[in-house]
Amino acid sequence: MILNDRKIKILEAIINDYIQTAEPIGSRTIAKKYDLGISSATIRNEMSDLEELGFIVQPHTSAGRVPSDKGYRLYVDRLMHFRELTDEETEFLQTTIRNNISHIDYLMQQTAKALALLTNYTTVVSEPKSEKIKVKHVQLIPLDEKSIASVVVTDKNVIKNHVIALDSPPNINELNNISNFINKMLKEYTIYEIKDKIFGDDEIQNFPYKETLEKAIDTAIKTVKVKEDIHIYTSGVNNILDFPEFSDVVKAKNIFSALEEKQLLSDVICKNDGMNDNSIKIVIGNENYLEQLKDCSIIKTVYTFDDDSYGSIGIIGPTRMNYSQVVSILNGIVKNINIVIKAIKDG
Amino acid sequence: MILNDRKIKILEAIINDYIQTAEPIGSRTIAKKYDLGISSATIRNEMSDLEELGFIVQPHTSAGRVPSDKGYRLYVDRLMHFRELTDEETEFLQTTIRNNISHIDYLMQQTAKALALLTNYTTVVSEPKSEKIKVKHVQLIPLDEKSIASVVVTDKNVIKNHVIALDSPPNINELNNISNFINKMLKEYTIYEIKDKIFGDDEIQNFPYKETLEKAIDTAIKTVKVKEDIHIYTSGVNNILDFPEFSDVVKAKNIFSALEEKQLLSDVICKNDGMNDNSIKIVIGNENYLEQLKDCSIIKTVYTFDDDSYGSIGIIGPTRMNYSQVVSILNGIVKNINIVIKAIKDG
DNA sequence: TGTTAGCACTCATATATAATGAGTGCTAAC
DNA sequence: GTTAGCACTCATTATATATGAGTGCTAACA
Repeated sequence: MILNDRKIKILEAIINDYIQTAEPIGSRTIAKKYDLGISSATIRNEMSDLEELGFIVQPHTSAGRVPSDKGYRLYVDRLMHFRELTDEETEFLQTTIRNNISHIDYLMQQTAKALALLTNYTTVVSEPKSEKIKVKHVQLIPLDEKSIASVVVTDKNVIKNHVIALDSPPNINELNNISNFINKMLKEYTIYEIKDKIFGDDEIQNFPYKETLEKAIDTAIKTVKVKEDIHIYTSGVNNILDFPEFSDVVKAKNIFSALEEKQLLSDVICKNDGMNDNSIKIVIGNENYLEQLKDCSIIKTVYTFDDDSYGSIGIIGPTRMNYSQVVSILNGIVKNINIVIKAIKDG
Repeated sequence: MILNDRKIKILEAIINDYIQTAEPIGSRTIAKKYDLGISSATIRNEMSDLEELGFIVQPHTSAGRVPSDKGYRLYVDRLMHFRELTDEETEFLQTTIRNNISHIDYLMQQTAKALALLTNYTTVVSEPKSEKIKVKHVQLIPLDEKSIASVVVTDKNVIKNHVIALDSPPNINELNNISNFINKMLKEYTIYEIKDKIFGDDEIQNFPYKETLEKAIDTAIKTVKVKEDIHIYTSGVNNILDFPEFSDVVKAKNIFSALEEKQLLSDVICKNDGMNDNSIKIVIGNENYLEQLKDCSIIKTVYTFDDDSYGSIGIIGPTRMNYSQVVSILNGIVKNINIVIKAIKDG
């Protein structure tokens, strides 16, 4: 059986309708609402074929049809079309990015918030990471008799604090000296090289503040080691409750529990299912490897924050989510991050 | 009509039963389950009185009785008794506190998590604040051509980062000098005094890096100014969905939306409704000033983290929550925070 | 006078039955 | 190949009836 043009038009109508109404659609509804120039009986025959082909399913005998995961797959791969963002949307995104670009934590949080607001779905944003990320600056700060703080700045201007417990910490001047020492070496070597140089097998030197120095370097390494630390921001989680498909608390709780696990969530969003740079990947329903998300779809993309650092953005909704809308917006945010960053670089 | 001992016993039985079952309780059930030595008919008469007094209500004519907010109020004020924590619970709490005591952010987060785990209710913890909180250390760190970072440490060892935008930031040595300058003054003066001294009306001096200095001081002030920055941690929010009273998504969403608003939540938890130090305050159902929480009760307390800094812990559940259990655990955590801190002080 | 057995009454919930109608599949005619 | 027509299906809704948990009241009892 061939999937001719008319069948595709009908499938498209069913999907578009279902995305809006969340109700099974019958042949008569399509005949009336969409001007396809054929009668309901003909549509019925075509729908019967579409069902046989697996693109739509019938919840029960006397009900209309609902798109299957396979149907959505066809739709997102071949049928949906995107739109440019409106001026308001672009303005909104650019302002969000520009206002927060210097502080990565806020940027992630605000971006997640902005996307949740624009799409009305749940948004997950992961912090930009890079294999090549470097430590730019380490500063040790006195805290009390048993601990000091280490502030680590990366070349992406990510700032992280760590508390280091020490039996008898160096005083402030000594801490400054150690910091300076590390920072000077950082001009020439990577943090890994520094550790090797100082604590390598060859030559175990006898530094005055060996313990402090080593722990300081370790905190720095911890900061730049990808996957060491999960930083992920969610927004609009409660939007889930707005969809009738999740009006059953048990189903909602299922999804919430997945969204609560930062590690799982990070895997889900960041897992590069063959994403090229800035391309958009869509995972539909049962394609999700997480059982709890099998009634959800995820639309995700990688954004490049810097030449060699990238993070992920994922938008999660019911399988009947508005794919074209979300893809358009995701494209918009990725593009605008680039625009803002370029503008800053160019002064 | 007098609230005699027997009436109170019956009320107590009703409340205890309802906390467990969430089902209206009838006179026969009480007669069978609780050995009060009186028949269901007598209980019926007493229950009729209790209803007239407003301590219990009937959802409909042929249903059993359910405690009213007034009933719970009597219960928590006069009837419930507490227990000591088990050794396991104490161990669990102490370990949580001890492992995180040096890093305030983690401590809050882990405390919230531990309490949610122990109680199965939603837990909210606010960061310890103090009117007398002082800036102990300020460190400026270079970021890029347009910004520097300011790391502020308070005398409670709270560490906060801020990004400062500057047209042409000083170099690293100059930043160190400015930092040292501030830190030296901090030994003698408060951050407010420093600001006054340098930027007061009397004498507008001409510092080489006036803008940087002023902005650095402002970030420090922002860090210690109570209410400037809301830091509040929640855990176990999804536990809400486990209670049959919130199995209606609309009700659940209502509560979630309140829990989402950090500002509101902070007000709810920190609002000192006549709390003395370390005493426990219970807000029942309609006593909540937030409309969205009128089906919930909040049990909250103030914990002293240091002599003059204190934060709040709140536990939120349905009005039929297990008050005595939660109060016992809250007492336990407050006590154990004190124990751990004392142990550290005493070396 | 307080307690209790007994009984009529209430009303949410459960069960059974029928009515409705949205939607289908099939057939026969165009 | 298309479509009007029709019998059939079945979730949903409406209606009626039964069930039973629980009450309030009364009258008898200790």
